[in-house]
Amino acid sequence: MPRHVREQQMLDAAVRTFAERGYRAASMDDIAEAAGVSKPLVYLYLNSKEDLFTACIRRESDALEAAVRAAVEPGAAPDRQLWKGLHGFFSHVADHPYGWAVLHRQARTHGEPFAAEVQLLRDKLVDLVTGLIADAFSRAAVPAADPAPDPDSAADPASGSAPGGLPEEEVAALAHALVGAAESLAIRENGRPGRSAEDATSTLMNFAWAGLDGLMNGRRWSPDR
Amino acid sequence: MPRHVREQQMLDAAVRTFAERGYRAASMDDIAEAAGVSKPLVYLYLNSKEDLFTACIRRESDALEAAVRAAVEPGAAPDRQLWKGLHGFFSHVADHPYGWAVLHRQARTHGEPFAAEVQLLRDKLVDLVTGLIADAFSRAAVPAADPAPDPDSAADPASGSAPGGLPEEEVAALAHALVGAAESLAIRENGRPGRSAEDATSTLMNFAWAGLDGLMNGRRWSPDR
Amino acid sequence: MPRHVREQQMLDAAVRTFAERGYRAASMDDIAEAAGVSKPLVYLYLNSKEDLFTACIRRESDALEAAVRAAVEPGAAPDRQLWKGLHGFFSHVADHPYGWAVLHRQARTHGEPFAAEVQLLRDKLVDLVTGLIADAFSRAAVPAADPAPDPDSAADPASGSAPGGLPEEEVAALAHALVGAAESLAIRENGRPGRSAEDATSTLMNFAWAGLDGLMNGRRWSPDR
Amino acid sequence: MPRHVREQQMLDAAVRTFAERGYRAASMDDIAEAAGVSKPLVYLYLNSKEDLFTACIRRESDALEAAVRAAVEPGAAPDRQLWKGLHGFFSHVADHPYGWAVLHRQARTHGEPFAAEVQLLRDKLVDLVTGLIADAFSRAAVPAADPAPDPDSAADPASGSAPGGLPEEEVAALAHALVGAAESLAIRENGRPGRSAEDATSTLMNFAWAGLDGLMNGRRWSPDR
DNA sequence: GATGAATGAGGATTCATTCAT
DNA sequence: AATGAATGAATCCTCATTCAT
Repeated sequence: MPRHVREQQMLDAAVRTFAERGYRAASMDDIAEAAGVSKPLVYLYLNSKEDLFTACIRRESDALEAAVRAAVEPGAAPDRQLWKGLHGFFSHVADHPYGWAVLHRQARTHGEPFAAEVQLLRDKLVDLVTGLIADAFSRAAVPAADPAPDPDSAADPASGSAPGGLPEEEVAALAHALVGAAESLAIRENGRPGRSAEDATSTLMNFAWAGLDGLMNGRRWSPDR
Repeated sequence: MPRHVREQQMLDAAVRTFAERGYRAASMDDIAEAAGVSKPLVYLYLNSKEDLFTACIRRESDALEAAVRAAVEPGAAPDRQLWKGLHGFFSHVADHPYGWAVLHRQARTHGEPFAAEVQLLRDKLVDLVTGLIADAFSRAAVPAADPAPDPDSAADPASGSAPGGLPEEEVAALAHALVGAAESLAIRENGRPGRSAEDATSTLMNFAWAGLDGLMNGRRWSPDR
Repeated sequence: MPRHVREQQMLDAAVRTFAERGYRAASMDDIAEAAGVSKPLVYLYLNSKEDLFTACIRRESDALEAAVRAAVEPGAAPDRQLWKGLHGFFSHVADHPYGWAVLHRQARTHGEPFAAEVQLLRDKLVDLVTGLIADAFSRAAVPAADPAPDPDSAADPASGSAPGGLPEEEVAALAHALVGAAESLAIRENGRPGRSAEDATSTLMNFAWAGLDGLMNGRRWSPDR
Repeated sequence: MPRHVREQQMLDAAVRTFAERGYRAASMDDIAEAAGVSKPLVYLYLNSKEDLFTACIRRESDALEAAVRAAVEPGAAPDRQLWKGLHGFFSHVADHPYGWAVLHRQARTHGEPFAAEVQLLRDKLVDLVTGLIADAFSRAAVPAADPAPDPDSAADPASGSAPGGLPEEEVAALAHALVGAAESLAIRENGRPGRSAEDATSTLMNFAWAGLDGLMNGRRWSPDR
């Protein structure tokens, strides 16, 4: 059997085993057995447990990122893009529960160099969301005066604040909160019967977009309100 | 030295060691040394590594729950209660990074029976938030002048529905998303200079409350909008 | 059983096992079994195979050096000192065949950091022999003119040549050759029935001292003689 | 590429790898890679690691023996023959450091059947030297004007004795000592700048021949001298 | 209340070796 | 003549856990 095929088999088995047992508790014996090969072959192709885990993380990370990127419609309105992206995220996660478990639970729990690897993915997703939010703010801020806003100026780095009046820092925090909410929902909805990726997307969009919409229209909440 | 004091020392050492090294990588030797006692004593007081970890989770879980409960003002308006509760959460997490790491990262990553233990905490917090949201909806529902809600909306009377017209399932999902967002922010803001627990709370409240407020007033988002 | 005693047992077993099987071929299992303890205990007390081997080398090295030093009679004539020293060497080696095998065969064959450890011992022995040879030369060189030679001036470092007319470099080479001859004989005589340490000493002294004596009296050999 | 050439390439690579890494630490993978061929080919030509190592030892052993034999001048005087032989030895060793390392360090350290293989070589060299010494003794004995040798001397006719009056056993021991000294010097002089094979030979001849010459003339050393 | 001494079990990693092509 | 693919068997090392004191 050609090397490349075997390697994918091994990665499949490893992702599943790491997801089910955890990085430390999963033994190379377990993985080799799950892959239907002998342990030395795993080492021959993937070097070490650390390298194997890293390879798993990278494969799943790339797949998830690709799924989300493939889902968004670049030219569409920000909310539609967000909706599409979230839907892509929830769908992919629902279809790849082991991969998601590896990324979300295992990789982040077992220190460097694994955490850094997922952080990369998270940063990409957060950036994507940040861009969408900033874009939405900028459109909301100048509804009439500028019918064709320059897409490059969605977030003005010079002032440190997005056109909509929110400081960049807070936009990033919002994106973080949104991604966190999505991750949390992804876990919850995963094993839940009768809840589809659409439901999760819908719930989160209602939660998030209504909130963002409120902010865009100046509805802020303050403790002493 | 009285037993109870020694036990707390051990738990302190264990929480820190588990947080820093991870459940599997932390050895009983490490923990005993960090606690300044001999290994047999750890076993005498805490039985096994599993029991020790469970004890850590429970202590930290109870402490976090108590902090949140102590923070809310029972009689106040729902939004004020939420704000207070979130602030209590962010403050406690900032003050107990090891405990938070154990609860958020370690306990959920290493399978049963630990995951169940945190799930308990999470359920309590979600219940609390669910209650607040439901409360807010019911208050909003009374004065609101919309006696005939859109039949297409999720407010389907067939399933159990919260007073505000949203199905219980969705309310719980919202609470989950909120807790997830809070956790995500807690991690992000924790090591960030110049961002206090207040800032995190404020960002999240703006994000969440405006959203919830929107939902309460029937502003729903749909893909084909 | 107290730690120190156990440690010596382990070293005994290790020296023997390393000598019989070789450093790489001797497994920690073998050694633990030979010592009558479990493997973890060996690791607890001696850290690693490398550390264990180093400890063996050091113990045997120190013992051999002590045996040789204890054998020489500091005040005696150089030839008598050499004889005593060689006898001490051959006796000790005959009594500690495993230790000698570890030092001579194993330690020098398995690279750093082990080789350096034996080199230290060898340097000490070569120095000792060098001193004796130089001393003998200086006495031979001035048989009458200086009945009480300054013992410190046995080898004059300023000129780079010993009083007897031989360059230091060659004296060192002679010492090396002598030590090498002794080592070689030690191996041969070890398993040979009917050859005692005295025989080996005697043979080597006849070989070496007559030769040195010849050199001292100016009998040099040259290819074109 | 013809088989014989490939085989030599493999042996070259193997000798070097064994010398550098040691017998056990050198893996067949290392060797195959160093030889620029695939592992199965090594097995096809050389059967097993043991056979490969034995082949290395034999090749190097034969080469060294041939070098020494080629160096001696059969008809010359014993001392000149010894000088030539030693020079041949030192030269060859200097030119083939890896081969020498394999013979001197590795082969003798890793038990049977390898040790026996070098022992064969050593025996041949010792025989050669023994012959020379015996020859020299017999020549010395004839012209020497000492028809009544000291009865206390080792020249005991009860055991087999060489012509010169020394027991065979002692002559062999002397030869051993000489070979050991040569080996020791070979190691020391090898990496030493400014010391040629000639220097080593000269030092050793001075050391050994004067000694042997002394013995031949009845100059024995005794402890109570 | 506290510990020094000790171990059974298991896990990562490597290696000599073979087979089908 | 030559190799990519594959493995059984060790080997080093660690860890949770227990006893005798």
